Amino acid sequence: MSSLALYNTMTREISSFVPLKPGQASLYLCGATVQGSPHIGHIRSGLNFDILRRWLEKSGLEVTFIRNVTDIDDKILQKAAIEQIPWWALAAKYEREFSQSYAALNVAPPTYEPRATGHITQMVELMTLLIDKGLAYAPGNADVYMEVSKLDSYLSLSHQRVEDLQSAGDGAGSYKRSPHDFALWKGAKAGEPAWSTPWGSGRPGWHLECSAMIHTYLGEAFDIHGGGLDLIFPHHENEIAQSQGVGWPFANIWMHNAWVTAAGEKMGKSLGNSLQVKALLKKVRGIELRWYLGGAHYRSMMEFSQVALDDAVTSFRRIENFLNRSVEILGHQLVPTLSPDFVDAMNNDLAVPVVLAQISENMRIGNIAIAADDRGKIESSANEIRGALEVLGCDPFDPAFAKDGADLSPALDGVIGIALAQRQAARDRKDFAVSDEIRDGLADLGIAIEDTSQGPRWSFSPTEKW
RNA sequence: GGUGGAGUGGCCGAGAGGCGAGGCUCAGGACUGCAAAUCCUGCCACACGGGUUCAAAUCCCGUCUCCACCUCCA
Repeated sequence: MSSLALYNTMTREISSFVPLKPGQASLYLCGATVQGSPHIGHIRSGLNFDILRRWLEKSGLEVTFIRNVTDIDDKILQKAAIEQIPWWALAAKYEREFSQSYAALNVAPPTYEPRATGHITQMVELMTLLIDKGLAYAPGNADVYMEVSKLDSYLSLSHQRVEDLQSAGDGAGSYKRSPHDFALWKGAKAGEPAWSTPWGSGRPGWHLECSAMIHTYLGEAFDIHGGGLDLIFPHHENEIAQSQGVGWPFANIWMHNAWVTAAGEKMGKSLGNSLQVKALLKKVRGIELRWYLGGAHYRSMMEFSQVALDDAVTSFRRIENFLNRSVEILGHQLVPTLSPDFVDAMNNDLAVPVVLAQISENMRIGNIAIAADDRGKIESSANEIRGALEVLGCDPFDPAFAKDGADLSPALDGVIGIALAQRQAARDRKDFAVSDEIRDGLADLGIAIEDTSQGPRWSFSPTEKW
């Protein structure tokens, strides 16, 4: 039996995961700055860490998972001005969109989801500690800066040297003692939202927020800190500087997810809105989008393409179809089961692509078992597939993916049954024109008919989406 | 300039010294009244040039191309 090993950006190797507190795991993921609609790149990050969280829980650990919301930021202020609504209204609007997107993809809500603006007090306390230790300074204009040269170590995560960094571009007139110093607190300009501090009124810098919230919810030391690759520098380096500066051990393991790219480039506003979650959900179901986004290894770049998404949808529907048939044949719901191979794959730094191969192989075995009417093998294959899908968050029987509204299946089943009886009568008298007419008519309504050795069965057919 | 990542079959996407992951597509076959579904078979790939080795997609050296970060970023 293997045990979980994860890649740590700090050490740049895969090493065994040993929780700080036996039986527990504490995770912090840098969440969204709610200044726009979520695109699939944002959601991939939440999704990758949702799979990690599910696996930790499945492994028997009690998980505390924090994902924050950055609800105050330069861009939020800019966009609020453009949309002519208060900054907090803009933040709330997009926070809700993020929540809806996470929910549509079955990304479970974190244990706690703190907003930056709710933790100003803790941020001021942290700044006070840093100033008292001589690591930060307030130049008198209501800004507060971290003095990078006073730190024992800096840039240990990105393995860079301060002198190799390109200049920050802070020209003359800056209040910074060094261009590499970073803002803990930004003094307010006229008309901007502000909170008062001993050094003047202003708002928090992005890095300070995470350090303060982590300390509030997870304490001085915790197991895993996650985020996108681009956060390594400066964001995570600066979190380390702030938190370790006051003596907190901070994160034990650093994990970073890779991008979703489009046209070979990092996703950005210039690519338009087509890759927003809400746009894609008009074309594919949430579970299908999740299957696609979650299928690549979290540390691999993903090049988005419609063809690849369509492929993923096709393969997922085959699996779904197999599970549905298995339930029909067995006459009872499947019991999610973990195979030893699956456990080994997940323990190896979440080797999801290997799991996908296992699912395919298991499905082949299961389909052969259906043809041979071997109920034992059908059940073991289907149970293991459902067990794997559950951890991946793609269990088709998960109520999270249930359709809204009344369940019409029994009525539909009856109505379609009548049509199928008519068709069978036509087939019995070899009147294939009529039988095909019935089948085609149902197909036009999105109902696919298959003739199996156990008789005809119906299902909702894939429709052309693009 | 500094720090990292990547180049795998028609497409997507794993692996990381030796038995050609898997998916999608396509072609052929079995089954079928015909379809669909399913199964079987085929399409034997690792940017380029050297090297190490009995053996290299995997290790080493060099080259080319692409991407990311370097104070807005998932």
